Amino acid sequence: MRPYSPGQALQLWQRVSLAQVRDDDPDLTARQLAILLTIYLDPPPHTVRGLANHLGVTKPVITRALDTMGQMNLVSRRRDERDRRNVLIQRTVEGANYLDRLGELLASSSAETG
Amino acid sequence: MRPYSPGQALQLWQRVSLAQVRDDDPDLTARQLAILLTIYLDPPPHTVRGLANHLGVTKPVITRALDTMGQMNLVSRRRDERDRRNVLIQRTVEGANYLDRLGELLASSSAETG
DNA sequence: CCAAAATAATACGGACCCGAAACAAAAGAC
DNA sequence: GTCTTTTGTTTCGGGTCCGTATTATTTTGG
Repeated sequence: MRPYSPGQALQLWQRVSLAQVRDDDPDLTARQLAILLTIYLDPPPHTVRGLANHLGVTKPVITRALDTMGQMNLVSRRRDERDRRNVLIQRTVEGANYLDRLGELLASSSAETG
Repeated sequence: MRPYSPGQALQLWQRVSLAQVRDDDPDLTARQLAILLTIYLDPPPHTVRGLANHLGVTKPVITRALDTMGQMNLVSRRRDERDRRNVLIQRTVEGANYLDRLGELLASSSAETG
């Protein structure tokens, strides 16, 4: 993997930001996106507490983000039956599709950059 | 420039999102960041109307974003003396530094990815 | 059992952003 | 000089997010 120069990286970032802003899909906040990427790229299980520690934010931030992204069907929640205090966050088909599209957008933008 | 695969690109995106969330700087919204990148990467002059057209958003969105980023000293505004209806958006030292840091973060994250 | 700890969700007050509409200032048309 | 157009800002009502503190549920430890 050849790294990008800072200038190339900023151009890539600009392309992706513009594409995200221009489409009609509702924008996820930086925190929501970081949570979503962690759920889909890091190995499970994922809990509210674990995500809060991972991101360095408070637990209500995670709960609220899961509420919002759950309404969008990007993630789902289930009680942990082994320890019913925990909530296990799970992936969904829609969430996987969302990240697939984001990955394609990033890859195509990186191909155009430079 | 060798393009990224979708999977590599998502990993890069995750690294950057996590770094942005974990630091204490206030997060810019997707729109604010798109505006800031356009101001610094596209050739001037930049006006409210021009930015609104470029991003596909309404003018108040630009005005409010400039208010917020102006308070952060990331951009500044000046009247166009040739046509005093226009406002010319200008770069600042702080804004240039902010994007330099973002570019370095992106470049170093891309170097670690894969 | 019962008290203490751990986990997640909710309540609350405040801040910011949004879109649509109204407004103010300047330039252009005639 | 006046009417119209253009440009940017402000206002308004509504929505989302935030951090802190509180609540509810479950587990743990004695």
